[in-house]
Amino acid sequence: MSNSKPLVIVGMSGGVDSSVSALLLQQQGYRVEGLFMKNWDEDDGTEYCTAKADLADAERVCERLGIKLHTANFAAEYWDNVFEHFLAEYKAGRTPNPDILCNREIKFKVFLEYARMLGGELIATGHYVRRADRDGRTYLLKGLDPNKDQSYFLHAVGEAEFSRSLFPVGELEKPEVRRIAEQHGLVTHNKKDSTGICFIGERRFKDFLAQYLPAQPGEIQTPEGEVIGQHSGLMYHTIGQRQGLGIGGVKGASEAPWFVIQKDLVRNVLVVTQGTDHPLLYTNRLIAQQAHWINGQPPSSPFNCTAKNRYRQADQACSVEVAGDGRLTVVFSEPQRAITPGQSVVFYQDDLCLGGAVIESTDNI
RNA sequence: AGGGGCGUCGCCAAGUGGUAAGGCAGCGGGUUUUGAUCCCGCCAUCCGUAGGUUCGAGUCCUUCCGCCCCUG
Repeated sequence: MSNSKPLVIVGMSGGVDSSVSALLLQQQGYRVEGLFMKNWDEDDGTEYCTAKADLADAERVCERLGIKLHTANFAAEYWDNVFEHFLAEYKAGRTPNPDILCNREIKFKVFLEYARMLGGELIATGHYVRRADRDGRTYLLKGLDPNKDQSYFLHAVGEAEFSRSLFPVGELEKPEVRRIAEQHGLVTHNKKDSTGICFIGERRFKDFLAQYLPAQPGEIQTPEGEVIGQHSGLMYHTIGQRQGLGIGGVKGASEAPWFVIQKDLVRNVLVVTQGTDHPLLYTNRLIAQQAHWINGQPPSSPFNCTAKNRYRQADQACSVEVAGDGRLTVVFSEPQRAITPGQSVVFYQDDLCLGGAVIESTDNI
């Protein structure tokens, strides 16, 4: 009977990717149910419930597919395990990537547990990644669509979790996903891709941060110590950033825009330099911590592979050395622009995602 | 007090008689499941002020205001 087929709980966001994921799994013969998560309780009331609209879309898709839609609120877990860390990192002068944590702590932990409670053997999400099973092991591969690959965001999840997860759209290219949605009359087929922090959404980032952290104004200086402006808080800036500095024409200086190269927390000074490709924006070595290897162990150190130090960056050749304390030293073949502490460096061997670590510092050798 | 220089968009800055370049910043949009980067668009009927010369002035003349430098 149909009962012999495994039950998959699909994380339905109300977007086209998870919609098509549910459809594809259904076509593949799985028993499918959806779960809509609300993990952020609006506190400002300004954003008119995009969450409500997303839920409505998820409901319509599930109705169309004839599957059950559950709802859950993991806002408490999100706050404790993702958002507090996010704030602490900003307070410490770093630039965190909350979505990487969200995947590890919420989607592939709390959601996975909840799905099991619902009787689901497996979960599925609309991520553009592929799962490969070989010799009893489960591996994470990049999504087939090089333009949409989201393995960067999933590198901190473990093999055990992936072995219970399915990623149907990872085998497809985005245009195909939309085509399938349209063919099957799913209302989400032409819905714009969502951006911004997952579950929180697009915000005026500076205003958003200001709601949670106190700002300390200070000086903006050149590497030589010349004061050329004022900042309203170091947390509003990140390495390599151009926008928001408010630095106009400087007498005697060139016409090039200015970029952040350093946040000096001790002096509360933002250090900037002029020109997109200023040498001080580039470094070829980084130290990273909290290394996580999807399949348990890294290749024997040192090893060569490729890495991304930010989402959607092209693979960069590098060598990795694993220290006794778990720290990693990564040396890139080419200097990298604006490697940023708090962000993650993620390692690959071709399409295979090995894992990654949180960037702690950078320098040049 | 004399002598010289300068005052053009928030900032830097072209333009020295023919009817306001450009850059930066800012704003808006696009790309993007973080933050960034990147791409596109918008952004001075007006050139410190008041007069004058001229067919025509940001550009020439004069008044005043402001700023800078030098000399005493």
